[in-house]
Amino acid sequence: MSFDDVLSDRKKLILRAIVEAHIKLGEPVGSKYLMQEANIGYSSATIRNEMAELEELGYLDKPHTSAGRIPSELGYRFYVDSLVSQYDSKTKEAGELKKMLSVKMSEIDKILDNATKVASAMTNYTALSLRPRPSSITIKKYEVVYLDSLSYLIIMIAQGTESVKTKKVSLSFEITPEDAAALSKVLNINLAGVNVDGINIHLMMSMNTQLKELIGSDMHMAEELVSITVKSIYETMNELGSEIKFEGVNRLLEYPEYKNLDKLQKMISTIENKEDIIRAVSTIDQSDDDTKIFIGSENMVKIMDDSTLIYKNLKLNGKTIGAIGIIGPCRMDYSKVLSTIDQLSEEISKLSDINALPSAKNEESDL
Amino acid sequence: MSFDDVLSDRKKLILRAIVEAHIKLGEPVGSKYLMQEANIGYSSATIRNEMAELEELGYLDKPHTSAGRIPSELGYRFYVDSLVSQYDSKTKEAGELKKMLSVKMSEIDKILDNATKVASAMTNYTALSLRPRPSSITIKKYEVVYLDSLSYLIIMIAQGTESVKTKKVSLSFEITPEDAAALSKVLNINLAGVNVDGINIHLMMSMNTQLKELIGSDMHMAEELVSITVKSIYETMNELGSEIKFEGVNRLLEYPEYKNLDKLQKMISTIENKEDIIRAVSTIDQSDDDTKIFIGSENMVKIMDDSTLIYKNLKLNGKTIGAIGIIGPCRMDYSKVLSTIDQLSEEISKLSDINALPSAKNEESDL
DNA sequence: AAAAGCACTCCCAAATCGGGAGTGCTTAAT
DNA sequence: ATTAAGCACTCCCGATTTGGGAGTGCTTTT
Repeated sequence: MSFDDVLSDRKKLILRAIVEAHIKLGEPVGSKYLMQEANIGYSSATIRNEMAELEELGYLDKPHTSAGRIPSELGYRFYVDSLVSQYDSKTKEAGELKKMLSVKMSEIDKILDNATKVASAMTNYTALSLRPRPSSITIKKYEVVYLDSLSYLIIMIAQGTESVKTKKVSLSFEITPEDAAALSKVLNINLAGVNVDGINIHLMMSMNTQLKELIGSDMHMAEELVSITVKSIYETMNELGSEIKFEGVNRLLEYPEYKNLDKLQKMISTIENKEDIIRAVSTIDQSDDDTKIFIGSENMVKIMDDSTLIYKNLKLNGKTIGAIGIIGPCRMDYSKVLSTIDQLSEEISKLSDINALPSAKNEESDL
Repeated sequence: MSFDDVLSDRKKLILRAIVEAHIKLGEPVGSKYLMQEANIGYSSATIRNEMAELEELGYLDKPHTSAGRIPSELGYRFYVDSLVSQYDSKTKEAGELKKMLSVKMSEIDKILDNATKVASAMTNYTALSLRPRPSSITIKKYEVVYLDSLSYLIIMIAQGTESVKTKKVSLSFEITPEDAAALSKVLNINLAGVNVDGINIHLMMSMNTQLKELIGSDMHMAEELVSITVKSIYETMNELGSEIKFEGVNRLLEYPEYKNLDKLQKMISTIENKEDIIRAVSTIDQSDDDTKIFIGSENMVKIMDDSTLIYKNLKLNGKTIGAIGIIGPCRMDYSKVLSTIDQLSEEISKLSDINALPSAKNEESDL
């Protein structure tokens, strides 16, 4: 390396420390910082002298007189070259990476991916798609917490991920703490370890009977209680089992409402969290065919004030395979977005002749 | 619609005009603007009165006392509902949309897509991939413009897209304007309509001979001239035929160097233009196996000062199928990025046992 | 040669200021 | 009675000013 000839060991030490500090902090680094935080065994004045020389040699830049130094391009080059010379491909994480690379997509995923891309490209807003996979989710344990005579909380612990979800249920009739305890018992007996496909009319009827015996109430109340509870559980399974993907997030940048970096940040982190949006979107009835429009805070995540979500279920062979949506500022081009989403769902439903579903089933299982 | 009951026709007219103006402009709209630009046949004062009432009814908001009005969520809701009621899925553009939906990806594209996603996810920077398809490009017409005795310009007009590319060539020996004209003739005779696969040693030899006859120079100069010119043409075909895809552009937002909206904008538009980056990256020799690191303006697009591009060709079955890269701030985590890219290229080269290439060839043709 | 001391530079964030756009209300006109 | 005109008032927003602080360069000391 030609750098060896030019720089003293101490200069190299300092230069490397500066590059590393700057990589870490993203700010100009000063002599004092180097003395205290990096382990350079010299005073700030000495470091300053070296820095001045390194600057003269072209390895450092100064944003202005009284700022610290930042590496020049040559400085980075020195750092990278010295890194490369000592560097050999670490193999840790290689397994994870290999796994990520080999993930195969189901046909349905491909269709949804493609549709999302097209939607984003056509409208120039951010598009999203939701893929429900509730079958992969089972609840390990239920807990029903009595809140007051008209409401209770269902706490659900998912199998595997150990993630905990709670759902509040409000009633139009009164219950007692004992009723809640009984409900809890019935849920754990009948629904623990059961996935969404296992919840059928037989199971619900036997739950009704069990609950009625436990609390001694009339059959109607037991039925009501079971039905409303199972509905909440069903929703939760949908939420837990849903995947969401976004496309064209960067398009947000084009709109002045997201020019404010704060708002943009919030929006992006909301999108990246996904949970909030999944929750917002999962509450929509899967059999619902209409295009839904959520304007501003109407029904959505709090942070997404002054943004609109337009959203529609997609059907293939009469079955809902997922949903597609557009997110943008409230003042979006509604007619464009609405017609794009409608056409997309139309075109996708026409794909029914492809034999997508069987092959999708197969591949889903190896996820 | 419940709105029919509450709002007079004039209010509806004004409200709709406000929503549309705001959608168009993205700014609060004032009474004067409505009078002049929208075709409301009333004075600004009258409009102001109506606006005040619309605000009271909850259809409009005011960012502050002396700004214009913006639609409230209810205002948007009114607009959207009235839009939906008059709205029927327009079928124009449906054809285009259908086409976009049915685009199939080749196996190689899938591999690159996947690798790009993984690279971005692992490093948390923006990743890109380049797919060379020079075979799809032919040049319709060449023009050689003599600049001075040591340099000339090749102007190339691509078949189909009609896009025009120019390339400046500098020489180590002297030529005359007549030489340039002769070269131009030879190029058009031999290379017009020829794609990159058609440029072979026979063709070049006959070009050498033709050129020598035309300019009466020694064979060595003719060879040199042809060789250097063809190399430029080759590069241009590569540029024209290259596709580039990005992944994780939004990750840029996390780094303070792009907190400056100006820089972010520039970066994003550079990325979206693609041309600059394709040019930067296409000049790399396709047979080069090393990881390339461009720091700052070292070799890159001007706008991308203080950004680094790390870049490597990907091989499958010994053949370069494309390339993958990472873009981020100069102060990026080099060791992480380098090791990720190396591992990725490693893993991909190990995929050789899949019979990707034949099926890829087939699907490429229907793009 | 390395460290200490000190004046100097220059950014940056907070505070200040003035112009301008738009409103609300009162009054005049049709 | 509805519409338009006139005018004072509000409040944002960009430009300008200002003071503190971090960091340097240079001189002096050890």
